[in-house]
Amino acid sequence: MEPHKAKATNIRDVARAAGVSHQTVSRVLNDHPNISASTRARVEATMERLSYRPSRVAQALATSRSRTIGIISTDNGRYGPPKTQRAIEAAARDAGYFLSTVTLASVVDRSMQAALRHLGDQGIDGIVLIAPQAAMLDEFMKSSPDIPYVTVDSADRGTGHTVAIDQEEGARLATQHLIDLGHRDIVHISGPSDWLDSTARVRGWRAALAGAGIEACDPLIGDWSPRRGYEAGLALAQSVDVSAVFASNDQMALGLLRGFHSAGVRVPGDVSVVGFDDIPESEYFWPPLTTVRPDYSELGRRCM
Amino acid sequence: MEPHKAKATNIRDVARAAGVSHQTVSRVLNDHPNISASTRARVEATMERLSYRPSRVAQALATSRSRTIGIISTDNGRYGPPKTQRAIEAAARDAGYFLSTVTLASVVDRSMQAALRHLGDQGIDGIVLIAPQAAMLDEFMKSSPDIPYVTVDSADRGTGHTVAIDQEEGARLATQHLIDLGHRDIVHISGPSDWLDSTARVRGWRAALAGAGIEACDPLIGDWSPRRGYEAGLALAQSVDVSAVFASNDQMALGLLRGFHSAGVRVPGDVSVVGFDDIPESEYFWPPLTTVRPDYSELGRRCM
DNA sequence: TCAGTCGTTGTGACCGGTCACATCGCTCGA
DNA sequence: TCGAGCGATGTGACCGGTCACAACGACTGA
Repeated sequence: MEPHKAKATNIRDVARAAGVSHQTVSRVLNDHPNISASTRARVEATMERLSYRPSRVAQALATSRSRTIGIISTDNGRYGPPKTQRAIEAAARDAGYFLSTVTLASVVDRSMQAALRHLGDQGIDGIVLIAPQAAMLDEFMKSSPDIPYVTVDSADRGTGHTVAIDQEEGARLATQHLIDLGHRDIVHISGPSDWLDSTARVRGWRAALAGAGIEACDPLIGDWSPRRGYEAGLALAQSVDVSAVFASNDQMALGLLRGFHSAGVRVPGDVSVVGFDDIPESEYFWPPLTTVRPDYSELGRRCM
Repeated sequence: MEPHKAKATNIRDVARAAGVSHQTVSRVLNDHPNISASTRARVEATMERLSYRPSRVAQALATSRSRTIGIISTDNGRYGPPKTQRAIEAAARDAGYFLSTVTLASVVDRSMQAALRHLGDQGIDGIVLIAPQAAMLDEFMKSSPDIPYVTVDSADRGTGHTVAIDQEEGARLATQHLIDLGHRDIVHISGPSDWLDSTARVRGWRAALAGAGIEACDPLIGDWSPRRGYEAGLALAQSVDVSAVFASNDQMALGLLRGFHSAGVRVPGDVSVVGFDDIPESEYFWPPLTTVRPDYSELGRRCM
């Protein structure tokens, strides 16, 4: 019957079958305005009948726009970054874009350049960089990409192409919550200082304290790990003038709870603890703290 | 100086500059055997000088092979699936493949078909399906893809194109570990029964018990969540004849520990608990259980 | 010495779309 | 009534590679 080599139907096959020129088919494909309704209907019917699928590859070659965006992220995000990535993927796909993901193993110079080269090879239309750490953002900027890009980070510098969850505001609200409960001695356990999310949360915490006229001591610098939270819990248990703790992520808050518990400090009786991220596990351990959910579809649109 | 419209140098530019035909340049590009060393060197030097980058898009159009593979996964994997995905991404990239990711929000019929269509549009060379749930695998098979694929799952059916972490063996070893410690009443808290990983672990647990001549009772069916683990802990605390528990993931094991603790049962004094997955948090809570790390680069190679 | 073979290189078509421009009716206003 | 103007459609080149085949010179063997 059919030739055994199942060659996909192309635009000229459709044109021939519909009795028009290949250009007319192309016009139908691109919703060109000046096409009579009857021809359009006929061509569309023919496309349907031959189950024609336009080749994105050929389109990309002819237009030099691939309708593909690249996402660069790292492996070391605990909770927020992966979630962000998923949201962007969905938004891009909904916007009719394809996406190519590169997950960096480290923030080292070479791997970033390799990633950019990899994406560049592909004829990417744009790049989304998920940069939870300052070093990564620096590395990216240093490579001075010549294609459109958007960075997702919490840096406060006005780089222009930035979309972010407002970590600072979230942290401020969390701290304010503790203040509203009557606490004045509110310790903060931050994430690593090279993480942008971490420093943004520190800023929020500071802002809330300042707003309440409370003098802030230096935050304890953590590493996102529950172990560090545990150690902090043991240490803080010795201190009498701590009434509340705001941990920069839920994992550390979890460790903190255990630490306090081990030291015989009751939570929330003696000390109040608030975390950040709202990970699934946290729901179970203490009243969840909601996090701002940004409108990612807005981000997808801004990519264009 | 240069024309303002920075058009990328193409294969004919290189040919002209090197004084050869475009075809010769193409041969150099593809490591064709019959090229004199001198010409090859000259062409390569010219490519370097003009910083020529071959267009993957044009190559894809001409060869109808895009050197791109698609990855389909879901959002609901707690720990293992995302980790698997990262490993595959890296392996594919190392093998010189580009990759396009689609993350399904649900296992519903339509979204799977949409994903396949999306990838198909892109002219994918192959598909990797990360299917932690049986329904997803079924859905995929039902769509009967006409392109090469590999599934990553723990199903015991011989579908042929399967690569997997040996969950069953891991579970068997974990259970055996408890048996070696002298335990005989070993309860298992499994994951949801529609998860392939979960049922594989149940099989491993059963196998270990059978090997030791121990009669197995039915496993408690969990949902991966720490809450369910907690509830199980409270319930099991009432039962005197439980000496060890094997939880199908670390999150449930975590809840379990808390449950036992609340009920006054000491771990590991009264009851031994073993988890599965080796999540970062677990290291801190109890002796870690190592998980088999598969050779993903093997998987990447098998994609071809 | 000459035909045959092999290694090296060149020529033109082709992949499946889009783009620039030409062409053809048809309507409309002077 | 006729040419301008415009909507609808067709023609051929082009994007940047690869593929099939031809051409050419050097080497080989009879």
